[in-house]
Amino acid sequence: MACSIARTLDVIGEPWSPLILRDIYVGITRFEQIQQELGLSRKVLAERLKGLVEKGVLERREYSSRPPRYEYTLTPKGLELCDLLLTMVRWGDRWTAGDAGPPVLYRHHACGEISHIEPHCAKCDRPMHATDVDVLPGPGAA
Amino acid sequence: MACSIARTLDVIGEPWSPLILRDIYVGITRFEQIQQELGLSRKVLAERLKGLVEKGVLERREYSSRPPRYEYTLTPKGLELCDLLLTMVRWGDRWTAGDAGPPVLYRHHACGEISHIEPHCAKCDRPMHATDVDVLPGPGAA
DNA sequence: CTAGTTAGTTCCTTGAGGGAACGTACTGGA
DNA sequence: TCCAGTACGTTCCCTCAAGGAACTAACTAG
Repeated sequence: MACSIARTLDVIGEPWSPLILRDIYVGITRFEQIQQELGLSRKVLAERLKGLVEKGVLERREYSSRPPRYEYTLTPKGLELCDLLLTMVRWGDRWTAGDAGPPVLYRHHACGEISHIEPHCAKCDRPMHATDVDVLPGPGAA
Repeated sequence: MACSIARTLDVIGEPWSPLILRDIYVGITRFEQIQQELGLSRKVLAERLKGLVEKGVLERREYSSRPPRYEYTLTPKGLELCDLLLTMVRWGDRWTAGDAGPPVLYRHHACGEISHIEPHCAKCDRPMHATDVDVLPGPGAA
């Protein structure tokens, strides 16, 4: 489909994939750890990890040769997907967190403050929300 | 799960949901139109629309009383989800568009330029990527 | 009163996910 | 030497959800 949303969903649209990415982002990088933390079936986890490696967002790295043991790390392509995860966090915090407040906080290195993501325009640096744009056909249209 | 990513996925994590939202965002608001544009089964579309209305991101609005006809529109909660869609677009354009270029362009009202979303810090306004933050437990942690 | 439009619902089949057990390749201790 | 433990999967069976096609409902226009 000539739609960048659909193409992005081809990579992380399958069930569990975003949560697997989140785990690896926060340092839970091994098969057993991820399986226990998320509680998904080993079969599906194996399928997802394989798929995410094939799609270039994860790397399978041997951290012990005897016995052979592997961990999964984010590629640059995968790290940029984590920006998407932070955007999901922002929406979830705003609309689903309830009185208890957000379960996880994020401190921005540059200013040291607990903060969250706001979408800005790459050209003029001002806020840019879905209501602030016109949608036009591009060169890669069908 | 005490995770805003999981909670966001409860809302738009099911197959087709983000694409349905996209269609409604760009003005494809009726059952028949969406079904034809996406090519999903009528059954699943009916289920998704009902679910998205229950979760408060869509509104079912009667636009003709005899015969009774309905269209779907975004609530404020749903409109903010479209920021997430634009973030998905950004990643898809960058990593999956190929030589043809992006299939859709977005013009920012404020500056009139074709642009895209960059995540910035809500506190200091500087760029804020997944690599630029520390992850800490928050008040709503398990 | 017949055909067409819009918004679904129903029924059947197929495919994907869950759970539990098994396989493999080692290490370390009794 | 042999047995338990650890890490990373694979295999098998069963259930549930998605797809496709046909059907229903409630009208309108000719």
